[in-house]
Amino acid sequence: MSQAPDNADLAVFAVFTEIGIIEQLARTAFTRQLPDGLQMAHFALLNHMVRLGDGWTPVRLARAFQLTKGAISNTTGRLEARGLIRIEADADDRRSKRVFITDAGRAAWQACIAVLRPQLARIREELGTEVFNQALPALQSVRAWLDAERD
Amino acid sequence: MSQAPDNADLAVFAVFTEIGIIEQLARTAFTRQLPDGLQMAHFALLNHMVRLGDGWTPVRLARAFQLTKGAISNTTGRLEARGLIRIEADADDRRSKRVFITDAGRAAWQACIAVLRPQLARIREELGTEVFNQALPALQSVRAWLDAERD
DNA sequence: TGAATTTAGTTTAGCGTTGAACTACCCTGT
DNA sequence: ACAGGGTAGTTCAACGCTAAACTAAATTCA
Repeated sequence: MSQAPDNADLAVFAVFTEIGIIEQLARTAFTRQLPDGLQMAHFALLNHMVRLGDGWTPVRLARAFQLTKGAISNTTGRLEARGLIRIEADADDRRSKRVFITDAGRAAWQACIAVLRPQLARIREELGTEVFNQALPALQSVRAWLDAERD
Repeated sequence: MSQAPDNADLAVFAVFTEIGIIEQLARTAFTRQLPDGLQMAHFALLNHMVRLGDGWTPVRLARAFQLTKGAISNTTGRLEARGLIRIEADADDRRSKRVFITDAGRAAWQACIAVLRPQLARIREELGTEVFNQALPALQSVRAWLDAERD
């Protein structure tokens, strides 16, 4: 009778609903703490370069973050304008560019970490580690599936 | 030495990272299927009215979806322009309005369901129900905590 | 009663994002 | 050698969202 996605798909639908709300609440809460009007997208890129190394091309970064080229172009443009990254032309492939983090970028990353770390620690303490260990593998498989599905 | 959110907070950070990517991949994948350029925010509001009844005030809807009043104002404006909802003045409280779904809105909701349902079913079949049953309670507790924390 | 405060809703600027169109460049195959 | 197709990056319009400022109406309280 009902055409609603109830029954077996209810849990699936509920998971995506929760994910949507959490993403939004978490992003605005975290962003509000970041220094100097930095956005989560900015921190994400800086963090990526600190942890995995810099010198990547924009298109490789786009694939790593599952974003369009335009989104990366926007973020790198803003970070470069702030002097937090440096963008060099690639001598081998003149279509390409290479993205490097600057000293100011590392400092900004540390400032972000300094405010994010206590937040994460507080969440972990109040909610417990088990909650996150329980959710993580499930989320990873959902992410991997969506990623593979995305043509 | 390292100031990165590693160690115990790694799982917490990873969960939020996965949530961010899943939200984005899922939203664009679902949205691409929706009829007539409808957005997920539009479907979410229609779905809410179908399942929980209409006649809510915008501010109550904003609280239910954890959105700002401006976001709801935007969505209701667009849905009303499409004729999918009807907005009435509240006689008792002349600051307030009431939001009702129209027949066209119900039809649009059914059209959304018709394309979303097979998608959800396919995800459930390929990933298994356990994954979602495992993640759901954890996500709900994270959401509830963030919600309570949001002053 | 009347003033101060709270609440409902709108509007605007600014952010990140997608999708599509576009330029510049590389590479393959004939 | 050169044309065709693929790739790297930018730009633009449109979307949803937040935050803040604003109007109008209700409520509280002295």
